[in-house]
Amino acid sequence: MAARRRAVVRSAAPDVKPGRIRQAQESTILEAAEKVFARAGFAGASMSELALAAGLPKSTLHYYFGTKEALHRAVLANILELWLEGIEAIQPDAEPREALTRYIHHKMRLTAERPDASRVFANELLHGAPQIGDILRGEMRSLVRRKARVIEGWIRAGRMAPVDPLHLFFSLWAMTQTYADFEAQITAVLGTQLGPRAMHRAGSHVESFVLRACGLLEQAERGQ
Amino acid sequence: MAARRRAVVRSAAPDVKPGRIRQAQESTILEAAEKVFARAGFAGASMSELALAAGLPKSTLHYYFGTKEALHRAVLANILELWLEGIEAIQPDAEPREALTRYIHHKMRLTAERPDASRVFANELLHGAPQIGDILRGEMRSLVRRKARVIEGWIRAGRMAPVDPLHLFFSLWAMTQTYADFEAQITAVLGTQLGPRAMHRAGSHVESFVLRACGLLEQAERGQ
DNA sequence: GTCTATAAGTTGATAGAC
DNA sequence: GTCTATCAACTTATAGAC
Repeated sequence: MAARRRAVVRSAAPDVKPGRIRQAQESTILEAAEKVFARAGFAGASMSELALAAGLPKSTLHYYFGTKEALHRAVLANILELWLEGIEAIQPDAEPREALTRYIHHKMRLTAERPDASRVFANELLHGAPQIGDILRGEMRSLVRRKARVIEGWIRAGRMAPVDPLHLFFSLWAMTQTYADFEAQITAVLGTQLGPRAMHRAGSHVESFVLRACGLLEQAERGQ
Repeated sequence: MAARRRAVVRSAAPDVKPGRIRQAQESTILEAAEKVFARAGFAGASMSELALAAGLPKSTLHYYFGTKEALHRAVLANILELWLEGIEAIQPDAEPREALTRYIHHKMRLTAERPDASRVFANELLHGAPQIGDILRGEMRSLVRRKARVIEGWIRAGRMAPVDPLHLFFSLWAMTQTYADFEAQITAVLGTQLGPRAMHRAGSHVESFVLRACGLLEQAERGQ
């Protein structure tokens, strides 16, 4: 009843915020889609499965996003934002040790809290980034290279060991994301699920591993 | 003509090594399948595509492997062997620095020479290891834990910094495989293809990064 | 052993009633 | 805006001629 009235009102003069329903529906669909795409990949997820997960009929998904590919792109766009976020900790006048520690923990938190996002992103990269290649070669490339120059500055100033900055990023991303992307392998080897305790241990490992590799942990601290 | 004669001979009394044709055909199919599965994933690869890549009709693939899933399992089995190979460098009486260096370069060589194998493996892990989960929780788990105890021994003997051995493996695998699995991201950031020169640079980075993190590089060597 | 032809089912997408 | 019913295309797998 309420829905009917609203529809009538909107077609005449929308007194409720326009697109409110659309926004809510799209969020529902995107949230469900992230889960399904993470588990099955783009090709392995069917529109029926995506619709079932969202609790809506298939055609409603087509109504909002047009094609399966467009829905996938929308999921990826959401994720890319998260991705390029924490890197801002790396600033010329920041303390290298503190900046790297913050960035690592940002990445580890993301991995722990949004593992499905990580997996959707990994799947896209694994298959050659057909949907987001342009963004990677554009925005992302320039952002990362700008941050690499900051690290180069730290090295020239003798504030950390000489580590190739771009490869430092590659290693950092790989070490953190592996706990989401390859969780199956890690739980198999550990023999336990990746709960909060295991993820905390993983975070400590990555932090001290990277800091030591960058010459940012004193001898005395090595035994921690 | 030769093929016809061979067929007649075999049906009577096979004087040629039996299964020779089978072996050759299976190799052809497996090699092509690794490439196709790497690019498209399991769900994204169709039998027609796999057949086209192998230069054979679809039904021949079914004749040799039965189902698409069985073919995929066969590809994975080939890869798992490669995977568990180089870890034998880690022996109690080996020099930690030399052993780790050898293992890293083994992994990097594999990544450079068989990127498609790495990608098929990554795709399987990414989707929860439905086909090889048993092997991971069995053979692989016990092998890796055995090697972790070797590293624990090195640490107790003060021969390297105290690094969690299992997490050391996770980091090592992630840092090396990222150059195959997420090549799209890496080439986007580098702005160049991953040729032999770039892979050599990557190998040097991973080696010094890990050795420094394990306290196996002297101060004087840091500037290399 | 090899391949053409086809069966049986699933897919992404849409038309059209409500 | 929503959903049922349906389409054409494509999927894996197999039967059966050669």
